[in-house]
Amino acid sequence: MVRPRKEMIAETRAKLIGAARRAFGTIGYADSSMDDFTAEAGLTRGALYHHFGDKKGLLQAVIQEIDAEMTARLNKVSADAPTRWQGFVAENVAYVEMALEPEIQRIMFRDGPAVLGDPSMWPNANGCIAAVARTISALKAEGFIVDIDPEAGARLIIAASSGAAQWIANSDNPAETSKKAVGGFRVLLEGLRAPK
Amino acid sequence: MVRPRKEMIAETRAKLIGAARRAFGTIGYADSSMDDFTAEAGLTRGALYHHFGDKKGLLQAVIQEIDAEMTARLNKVSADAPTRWQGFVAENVAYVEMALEPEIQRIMFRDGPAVLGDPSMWPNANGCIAAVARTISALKAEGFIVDIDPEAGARLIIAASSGAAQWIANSDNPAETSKKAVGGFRVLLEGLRAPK
DNA sequence: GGTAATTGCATACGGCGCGTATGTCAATTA
DNA sequence: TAATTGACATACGCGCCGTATGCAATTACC
Repeated sequence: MVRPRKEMIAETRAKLIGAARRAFGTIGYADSSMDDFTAEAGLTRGALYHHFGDKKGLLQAVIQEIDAEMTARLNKVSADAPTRWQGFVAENVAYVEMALEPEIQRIMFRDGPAVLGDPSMWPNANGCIAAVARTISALKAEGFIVDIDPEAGARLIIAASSGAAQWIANSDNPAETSKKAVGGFRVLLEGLRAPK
Repeated sequence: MVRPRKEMIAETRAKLIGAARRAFGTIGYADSSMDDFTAEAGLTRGALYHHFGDKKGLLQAVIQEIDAEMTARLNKVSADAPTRWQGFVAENVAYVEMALEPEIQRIMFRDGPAVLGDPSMWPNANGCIAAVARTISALKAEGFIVDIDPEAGARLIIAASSGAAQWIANSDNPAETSKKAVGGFRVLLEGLRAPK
């Protein structure tokens, strides 16, 4: 048997990532004790340092996992829509909704950038931007929207989306704020439609 | 004499804020040792805890100071422009430029949100959003732009601005990226102009 | 198939940074 | 001038992190 060995290792990595993800997503990166959440996974810091180098490395692994999930969700939303424009709008709304989930908000929008720097520079963790950029590119080719650089458009819109999400999430009246934010967001997107 | 006493205290506070601002803006909040930068100011951690409660409190004070400076700059830019629309665009460009300054970027956009939470919730540190919202409100009243909630618009635009700035700042080809980002940003803003 | 090298992970150790409790001296107040 | 307040320093303990080391199980090699 050569498998069990590899499997045990993969399982160890998965357990560490899982435990860290839970800790980072709830109490936050800075307040998560490596001793605590490794113990929770039935391991010690030794395993962590062996596999991920340091706490940051583990955060990177967690982020990569979450980003992959987010990208898959965005692609599905976009693909399921009847028209491309509707897919575009739905994709952005979905992004805002994801940014409202506490785990994503905390790890991807607060602690991640603070610890690892700008998300633009994260390796293998920009699936979301790429997904939106692709949609914009297609829309532009089909003449549905005005002339705009796809990556620039994607980044600006995603930044606005996450800003909206942050605003909603921290509001003391989420329902009211959500209406304002989404309304404003739609106006912003409408402004990108090509004049008939 | 009752003054010297008060002056000494104010000077102590200013020295602490200044030293912390330098440290936070360069090596970052997490890596700034309280012992180090208080010593640099000729003081100890005792003074820091006395005046600001803890490290977070000092960060708040630093942020408040920076935000006031930023707000003043934005108001001036907006007021100096020949027309309101030009003032609006200039204001946003100025915001992007400010977000490119390393100290502002680090403290206001990275460490600040990570340590204190969403900027929306910061007390007395949202002058920038208010400034942009005021401009939008005036533009709307004069019929220059489409119907959009001023605060929502301000937040979305500011989020997009800072996203653009982050993108530029971390690019390995800032000149090229800047052209793309500003170009895209102008397209976004043009979309908000009221149809003739 | 037995020995050597590698690998996965735990344990042990040292240091740094933080928060609190306590001390001290000058300035205010009466 | 005596009492009190307030500004700031000093002292102490603890938790967390990174590294060095140890050990057992697996793999590689002849």
